[in-house]
Order: sequence, then structure tokens, then C-alpha cells
Amino acid sequence: MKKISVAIVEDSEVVRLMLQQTIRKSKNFTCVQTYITAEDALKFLPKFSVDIVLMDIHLPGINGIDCIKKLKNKLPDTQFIMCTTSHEDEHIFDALKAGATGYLLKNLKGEELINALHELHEGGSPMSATIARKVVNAFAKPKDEKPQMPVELTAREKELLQLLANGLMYKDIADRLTVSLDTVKKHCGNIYKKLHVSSRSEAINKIFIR
Amino acid sequence: MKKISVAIVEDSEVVRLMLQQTIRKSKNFTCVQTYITAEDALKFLPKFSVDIVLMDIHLPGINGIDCIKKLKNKLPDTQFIMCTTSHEDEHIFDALKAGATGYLLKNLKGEELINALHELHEGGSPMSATIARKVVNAFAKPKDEKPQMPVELTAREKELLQLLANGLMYKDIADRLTVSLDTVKKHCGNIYKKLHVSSRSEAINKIFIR
DNA sequence: ATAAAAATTACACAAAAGTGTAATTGACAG
DNA sequence: CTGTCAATTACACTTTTGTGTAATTTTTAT
Repeated sequence: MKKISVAIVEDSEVVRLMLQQTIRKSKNFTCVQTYITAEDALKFLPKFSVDIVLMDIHLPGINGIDCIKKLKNKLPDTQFIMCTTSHEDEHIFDALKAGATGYLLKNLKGEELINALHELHEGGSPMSATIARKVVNAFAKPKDEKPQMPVELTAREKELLQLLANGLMYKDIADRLTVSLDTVKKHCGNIYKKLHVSSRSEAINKIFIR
Repeated sequence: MKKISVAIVEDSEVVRLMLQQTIRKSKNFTCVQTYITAEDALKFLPKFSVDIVLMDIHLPGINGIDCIKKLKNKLPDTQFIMCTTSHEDEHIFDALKAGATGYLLKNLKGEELINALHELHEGGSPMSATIARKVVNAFAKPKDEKPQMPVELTAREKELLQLLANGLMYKDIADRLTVSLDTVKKHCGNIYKKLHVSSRSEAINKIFIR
């Protein structure tokens, strides 16, 4: 069975050699490339087809996140794992947005690294415990996502408001709901009062624009 | 050392007993409660302070997701793990939004369950491999978020359009930009032509509404 | 430098949106 | 049973928005 190829981008020699050795000792993985800077990785990685890249986040010139962004297009079949000492939220989410499939803290043991590589190769997204929690919490938080129609509006008013946001003229709304033009006007007036606004665009802004 | 208490909400007797036994055999966990329906769980769980709840997603009456939603307020210190056979994306994200801290597929081995419980209790968010990948991908995807101002609009027009979306009247826009009312009108007319719309709300809808 | 594109203003007219008051009907809760 | 609320319609009136044509100035690009 062919071994799964891994590349490392890491400026600290100590860490780089440690990672390299751990991977070389494993049964299923082989460390085929190591780079000290993002610039080198950008230059040479596209020439080889590597299965997995372990990317440090803090690098001298271009950082690991931007490096992934640039490589992701050229290497669609390569998986990237972000490696870092920092727990900062911004980096986590930026890394994931950039295209990282995993996010590990450097304090992991050799065995854990190999487990993570396996998990990645089997379709998972290995994350250190605290990282996983932050990622999950990011979903729980956005409970206040618009549009949350204010409860004080009646069902009919919410219906109207949606059509207002769709950009229909009063005339068309009236036709759609088979009511008179005056009814539509009246409803809109009521909606505006409840929302404390005085025009359609203010209402749309208040409810539908993030 | 006090054992970590676990409750199970699961309608299938086979699965429930299996989970229960796995937990009872473990060193650090104890299964203190089991419920067959969400209704029972809602009624009795708040009376005890349980550390972890394993919640099935498919339950006879109220489903597991809604059950977590309701319990989360009353039990802020309790962690919930969603257990399911389905991989469907909607359930994953709904469960996480509802407040689940982990999401496991039922095909896991006894040992894996105990590992997951440990990971959860140590501040992690245990997820089955495929689930973790889907969660991570959810971050990578949203790159096409509006508002993406059409390039064919000039800088000034984009500025105008933003103010339109903010709900300002022409009068106020004119003041803000210190230009005449007629200038504002003219710009808006130009914008509408370029966007192929004929009103402010249509334009807002086209550009700013997701 | 010179043509093209963008920004500006003006005026007039048309269309749509917004406001006030008032009255009718049905549903629903106390 | 009765009053409140939601939904409906009507009419009159004001304000805001949208359209067309035209002309001037500034910026930008070739």
C-alpha cells in the first residue's frame, strides 16, 4: 500500500524536525517535503502532488493562512492542516475560511498527530478539543440572525413586509393578495408605526439588512 | 473522585441499553437517568443536575433538537450531545444552533463513545469524522456573501446605493453628499438603469438581500 | 491633447408611496 | 355577550420617488 504523502511548512527547526520524525516513524505516512517559509512552499509545492500539508500559522513573510488561500486553487486535492500555538478565534475562523480542513495546536503528542492525519484522510476534520468547541460555539451564537420578524407584527403584516422587501409596488402586492390598494397602504402604515420608521426602505433596512 | 453523570434520551430500547451499559462499564462516567421521550426528559431532567445528556434526534413526539432548545435555558451547565443515524446537514446545523456541543453518529464503538465523553468534559466538542468535515466546510463555503456591488456601478453610484439601502430620503442623501436633490435623483435613475430595476426597493432587494 | 466617462445641476411632469380619518366585518377572549 | 383586535375598504391629500431631456464641469484614459 502506497503511503500518504505529507509536507510541512514550519519555520521553527525544532518543531519541524519533530513533526518530520513523528511522521517518518508512522506506518502509513511519509514526509516528502519540508519548507521553512510560505514563499518556498508557494514556489515548490505545486510541482509535487502532496496529499496533506501541515501549515504553521506564524511564518516570517507571508503567513500560513494566506499561503493556504493561494495554494488551495492550484492544489484542489490537497488537504491542509493549520498548526499553531495560538488559540485566538480570529485565526481559527480565518484559517477555516481560507480552506484549512483541520486545526491543531502544537502541544499534541506524536500519537495524536498520527491519529489526526488518519482522521483527515478518512474524511474527517481533526481539531484540537478547544478549537472544536470554539467552532461549534460559533454556530450556537448567531441566534440573532436577521430577518427575525418582530413578534408584534401580525401574520398578515409579516407577509406584507416580505413583499415590500421583495421590491413589489403596492399595486402588485394588492393583486398578489387580492385585496385593494388602500388595504395595502393601510397595512404598510401600520407596519411602519410598529417598526418606528416612515418609509419602505427604512423598514427593509431595519429588518432585512444584516 | 466523583463520577461524571450522564443521562440518555433515546426511544430505541436496544440502543438505549447499549449506551447505558457502555457508560456503566466505564471508569469515570455513570448513567443516572434514561428517558424514552423528549416529553419525559423535559419533565424530569431539570430536577437533577446532570453533567451530560446524550440526545437522540428522532423521537416520537417532540424531537431531540427542540428538546435541547427547551432544556438549554433551564440547564446552562449541562452539555448536550446529539446522537443520530442521519448525516443530513440540516440536522447537524440545527442541532448546533439549538445548543448541542457534540454530534455523534450511532455507529460508533463503545470505546469511541467513552473517548467522546472525555473529550466533551475536557472542553472539546466531539464530532464524528464526517460531521466535523461538514461543520468545517460550512465555514469555507460562504465566500459569495452579498453585498457584492456590481462592478459596472461607479464609486459614486455605489455610495449612493448604500445610502438608499440605509433608508435615507433623497433630501437627506443630498445633504449628506452636499449635492442637489436633482443630482441624487439623476444618480438613482442611472443606478436603476444599470441594475435593470425601477425602484429603490427593487435595487435594495437585488443587491442587499441574501 | 483630446475624447470619453463621470459628476453635477436644472426643470417639468408622472407615478408611487405615505398619512389621516372613518367605517365594516369576523374572530376570539374574558 | 361584549369589547378588543385583525383585516378590510374608501377617500382625500401630501410627500417622496422616478423619468425625460438638456447642459456644464471635472476626471480619467488613450
